[in-house]
Amino acid sequence: MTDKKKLVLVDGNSLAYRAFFALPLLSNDKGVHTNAIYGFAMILMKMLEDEKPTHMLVAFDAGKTTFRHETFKEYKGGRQKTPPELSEQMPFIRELLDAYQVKRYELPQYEADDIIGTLAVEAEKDGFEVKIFSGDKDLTQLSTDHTTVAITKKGITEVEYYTPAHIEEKYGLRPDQIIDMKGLMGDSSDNIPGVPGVGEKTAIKLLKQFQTVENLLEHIDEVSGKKLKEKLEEHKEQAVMSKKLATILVETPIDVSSKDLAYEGPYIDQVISLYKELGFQTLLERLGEGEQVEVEELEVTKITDITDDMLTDHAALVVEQLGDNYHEADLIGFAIHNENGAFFITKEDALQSEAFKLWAQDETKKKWVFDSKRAVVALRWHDVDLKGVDYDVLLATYVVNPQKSYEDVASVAKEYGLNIALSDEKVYGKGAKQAAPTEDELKDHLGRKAAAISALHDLTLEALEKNDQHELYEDLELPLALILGEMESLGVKVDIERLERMGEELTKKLKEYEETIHRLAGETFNINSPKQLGVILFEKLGLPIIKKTKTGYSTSADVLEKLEDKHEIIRSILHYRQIGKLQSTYVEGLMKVTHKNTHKVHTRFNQALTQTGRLSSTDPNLQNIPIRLEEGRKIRQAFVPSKEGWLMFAADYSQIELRVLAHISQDENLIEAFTQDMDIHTKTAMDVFHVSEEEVTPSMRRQAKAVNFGIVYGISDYGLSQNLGITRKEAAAFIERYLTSFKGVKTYMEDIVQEAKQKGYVTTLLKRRRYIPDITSRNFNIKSFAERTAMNTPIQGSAADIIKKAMIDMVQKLKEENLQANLLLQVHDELIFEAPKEEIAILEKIVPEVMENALQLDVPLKVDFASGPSWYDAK
DNA sequence: TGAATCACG
DNA sequence: ACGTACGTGATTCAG
Repeated sequence: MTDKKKLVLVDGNSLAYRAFFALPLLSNDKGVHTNAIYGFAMILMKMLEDEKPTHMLVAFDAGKTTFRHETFKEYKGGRQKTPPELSEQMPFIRELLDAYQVKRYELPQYEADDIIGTLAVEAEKDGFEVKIFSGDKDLTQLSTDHTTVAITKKGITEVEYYTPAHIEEKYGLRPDQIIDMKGLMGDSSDNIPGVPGVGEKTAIKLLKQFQTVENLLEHIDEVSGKKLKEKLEEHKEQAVMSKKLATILVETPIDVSSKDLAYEGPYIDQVISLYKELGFQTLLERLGEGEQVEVEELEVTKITDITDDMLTDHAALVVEQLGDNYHEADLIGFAIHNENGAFFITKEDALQSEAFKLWAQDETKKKWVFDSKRAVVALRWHDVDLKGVDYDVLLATYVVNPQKSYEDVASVAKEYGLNIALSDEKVYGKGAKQAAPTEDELKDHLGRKAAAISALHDLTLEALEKNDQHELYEDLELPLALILGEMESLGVKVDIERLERMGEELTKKLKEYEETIHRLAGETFNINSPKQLGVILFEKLGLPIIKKTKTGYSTSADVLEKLEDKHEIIRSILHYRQIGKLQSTYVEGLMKVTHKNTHKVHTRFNQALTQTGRLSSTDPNLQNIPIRLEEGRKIRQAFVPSKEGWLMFAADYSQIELRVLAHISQDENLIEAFTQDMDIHTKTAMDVFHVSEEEVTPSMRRQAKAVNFGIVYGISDYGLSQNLGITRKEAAAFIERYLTSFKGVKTYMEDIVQEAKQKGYVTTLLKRRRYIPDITSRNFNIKSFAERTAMNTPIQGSAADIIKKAMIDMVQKLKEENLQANLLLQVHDELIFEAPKEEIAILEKIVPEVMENALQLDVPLKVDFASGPSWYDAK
């Protein structure tokens, strides 16, 4: 039996629009915009792969006027003109389709929809399976048992499939009622009026009762609600006309037939040459035609006898390892590039060369690297103390734009228009297949990377100057990298025996909870599988469904807490999850990464990752060790000083983000509150609830605290309502009252959003930048998210600036005072040290002093501290 | 490999 | 009408 015939129909204009707006305005080296072409090509390739059509056609709109304008001359009125940046791309999209041998069609006076509708109906009669692709939900009216309508969702290659069943589930309507819905609610993008005051909800409600617009209008008197009745009566004709406008014509006088649309596959040469012309490397690779990147000529010399002409001042240095974790990855070679050329040195030759080691340790011989922390730490594990690191490509590019994540030298070089080095992935492979290449390949690769670092030096420093960020890079990030490297190398001592004991206890508890849960469920299942758990809770036990996820029922803690008094199994599940997390992530996870001999863990702080300027910590993550719940907090008992007679010392900023907000917003009320060192949540409660200090109840303070969190995150009534479990209206009222009391904050929130719109980015106190292109998005969600980002980033980012500065000052101070104390960790607003008992009293004086004076704000900074025999006790 | 969940500030 | 609180990383399941 032959496969069924399958026709794919595409709304060309709609998808081109989608692609254009979904992607940033890319352009190729000739200055031609390519984002819509690129997006269209991606969708096209995906459609062909996924659907494997036997027949295919892309329909386009022709001209400005259509037969619909006879009905309503304002049809599609008020619509913005197609941006010229998009228009100029349309010819290429047609060329692309021709290269793929996909038929395309347009017809004067008709829209793409009508062509598609007509062909879909015809094809279905002829026994085709039909798939329609568009970005316009109107097309869903064409859905039948044999015609599926795929509408693009966020992103461009993600689609939602509308079958009659899906439409029923989503709207409770039949596909043919979609036009009735449009008739009632209208469509602002097409300027279809509908009935004023009727939105989607009302339209669906009416159609469930009356089926069609016509039937509804005949029975207006049966409609509940006086206002609604009047509106319907008044706009009767408009509703009928709107329905007519929204109706896709299935009898368009086209001169093609589905039989003519056989898809024969692409002219691959044409596709390749078009992609090459447009510079679509990624798509070429997907075609299996990825060009070998041609790198510039470069002679790399292998050196066995290291001489002084290699060991110069201002030399680019590559310290190469195979693997991410530089604490344990093997060194595989070195390269140096300077005015005398590019040189490769094997690991053995370098580490055995006194000349090389002396040079590496010579502070006066400046080195340029990519990822200074990695180079320094990696060499330190081989007892080489790398000094004189003067330039770091990774940090420079991170400061210029934290959005870009560069995994290697080649990716940065490419961004700056250089084609000197190959990517690490190309040379080493990735994942399990990662392996060292031949020595000759390695020689070339490392030499090229070193040459790229040299070439990038001036370019990136220029970019920093241009942004007025040279100071941030040179005086903050670069020195901090070395400090972080020392902290990582030093590591934190872990009390393994203690961890083991906790593990045994947790395992026992876990077993008990597991048995209880299985008994209460009446069967055994995997509690760790949200899918299986969902079936047990919501199907077998019939508990109410509170929230759904993309894939099924949500079983998250906030959902379970709402079900707590409905069934005793819930409490056990919550406990099981809590204990399970402690066991797997903190006890087992921590033991796995603790070094067997030294009993230390060596985290890696990622200094070039977060969008706000914070650090992150991995392998293990020591920035998320439990503290909020007592059972978890006990994990901290396992973090202990590395030497006998020493203690842990922790110091944290109190309310640093709100203090930063007070400073940058210059809100008088907030500044006053912090100047007088008031309890900020109590103060907020007093102002929001209009009560005196004595009248503030714990509940009021709790709510005020949530409001303060909301303010820092970029407030939204919805978010606050979720957090407090109140209605959106109530949340909105809280926010309103807050902003009335703190007018300066209100002005800041408004101004910062404006600034982001105007400049395209926001900045922190130390001129760190975050670009926020989405702030101009027409999509409500994306735009709202961008606005919150604009509000939050200067706050979170400035707090990050402050503590980074404090770390530099602190290490300097420890050195000046000749103290043995070590800085071990940073957890966003706190610093953790270990120190001899005798030094604790000194730390209690100097740590708060240094931290509080890291940066001068218009409000005082406040630091709390504590010490004890373990991290747990330093509270 | 992505989604869900949960740990932290 | 829309339907998310900001910033991270690790573990587990399931396709």
